[in-house]
Amino acid sequence: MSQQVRVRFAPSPTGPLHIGGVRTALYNYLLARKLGGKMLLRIEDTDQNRFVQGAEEYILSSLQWLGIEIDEGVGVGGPHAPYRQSERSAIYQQYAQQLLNEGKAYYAFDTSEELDAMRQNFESQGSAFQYNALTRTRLKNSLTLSAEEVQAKLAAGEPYVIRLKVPAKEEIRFKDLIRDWVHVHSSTIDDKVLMKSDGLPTYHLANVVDDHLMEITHVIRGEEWLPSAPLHVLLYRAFGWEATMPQFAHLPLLLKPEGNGKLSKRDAELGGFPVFPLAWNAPDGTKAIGFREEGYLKETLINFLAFLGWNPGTEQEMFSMEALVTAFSLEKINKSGAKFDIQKAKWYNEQYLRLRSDESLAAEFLTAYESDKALKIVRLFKERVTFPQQITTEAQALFVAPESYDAAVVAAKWNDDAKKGIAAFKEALVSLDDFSADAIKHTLADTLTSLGIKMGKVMQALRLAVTGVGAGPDLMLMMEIIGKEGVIARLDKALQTL
RNA sequence: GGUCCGUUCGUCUAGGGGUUAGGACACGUCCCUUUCACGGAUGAAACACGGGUUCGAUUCCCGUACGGACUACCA
Repeated sequence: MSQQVRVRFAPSPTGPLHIGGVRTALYNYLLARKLGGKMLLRIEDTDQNRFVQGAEEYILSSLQWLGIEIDEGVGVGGPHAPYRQSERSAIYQQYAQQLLNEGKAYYAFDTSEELDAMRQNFESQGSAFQYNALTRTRLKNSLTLSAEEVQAKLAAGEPYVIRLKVPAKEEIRFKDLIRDWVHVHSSTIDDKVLMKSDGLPTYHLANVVDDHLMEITHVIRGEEWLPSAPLHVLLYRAFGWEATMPQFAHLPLLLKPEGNGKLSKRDAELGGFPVFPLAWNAPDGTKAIGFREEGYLKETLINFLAFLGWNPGTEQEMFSMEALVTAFSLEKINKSGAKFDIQKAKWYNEQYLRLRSDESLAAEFLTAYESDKALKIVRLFKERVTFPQQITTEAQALFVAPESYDAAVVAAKWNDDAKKGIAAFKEALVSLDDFSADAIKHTLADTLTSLGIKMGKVMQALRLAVTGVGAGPDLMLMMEIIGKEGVIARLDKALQTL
């Protein structure tokens, strides 16, 4: 039997889920669905200092909004529970102890202050400090201290960390599914902390132990993890799990729209666009805008994000989640970072907005109007806006008579013919019972014909009189929606004031 | 500084030893239209550089440059 694919999305609850994290989750999900595997959600909350209230709920609701379904993990449970790392301390303790017993890890008693001092010292001499095979023999740890001293320190409750004893000379190589073979020498890796002095594991230990225990087959994560991947390979080796080690795929980064570097919250504020799926309002007052609240449809975000770093190799641009599942493959993910271009996201939103039915849009955004009218309004504006809420704004404006008139249009189009035509048209409207776009149009045409004035001479002036501006959707339909009384009042006002 | 990763139009990208280097966004022009959008058509726009290998390199190899990530008892 072939092994079932199991992937995981493993965010830290340190704040709102960043858009790059959403894409990572999406790619994991797509692979799982494509290959009939399982998608896990694990919360990596081993840093108590960075824990943010509400972040976990935010992650869950973001994934839910986007339709990225979790098969196993936080929120749904499963055979490897618990899926919150803070609840798995005993497990990490046990595995750290195993490494200690086998001499593959050691206790270190150096304080942060001592290490900082050491770093400064090295730096002043132009080199970088590394806690490694070269320096560990001169530092305070269970390799340099006698067994009695170590026992005494432990018994006295002195704080300590557990570090991996990285082999001095070992070639590490692993095949990244996106970047192919990556080679690193163990001498460039330092003795990373596995267990912190607070008794919780670091990311490195926890992620390797959990991925192994949870039988993860593919680790799909951001490129920022690439440099520590060799360390993880070393860890799998130390545990004797190399044969079942998951395959790695390091995703290209999402870059700032201008210049270079990782996309950040700051770029979003500068550019006036969101980088978080949902709006974020932290208890401490931190706020950020979200794609959902800005009016981006979930289909937009999914499609847009999927195409930032991946491409099906065809010329098709529009992909539903289902279509993505079918088309997705790890091989087609690019190596280089992708700049975040909000323009493309807006275009996608326009496309998906037009794909939505008039009925659903009316029901969702125009509840203030009776359904018949709401539908007419949707048809009027659907193809002219980027975000659905703009339809609401436009609709409201429709029922407010203009306060002023566009001066340029007045100068160009408000002439005697126009005035004469509009005055006659207004009189004709008074006796018009069927106030429909069609009837209005006929009335206008007949009126102007009898006056010997061409339609084109009057249309812009009429639009100006009704709306105050020279541009907009079909005037006849607008008049129908505004209604007879409203239109006549507006014509009167324009005739009097202009 | 060190380690690792990357580099096709402004942006997202397709492609890959011989192509008019294709598409999409944005931009220009034209058409449609009562205007503005939509839509349609069309235009401008790219293989970082230098060496190899080869009959031939944008494609393969090596350098260089540039960019990025990482370099915590953070993930």
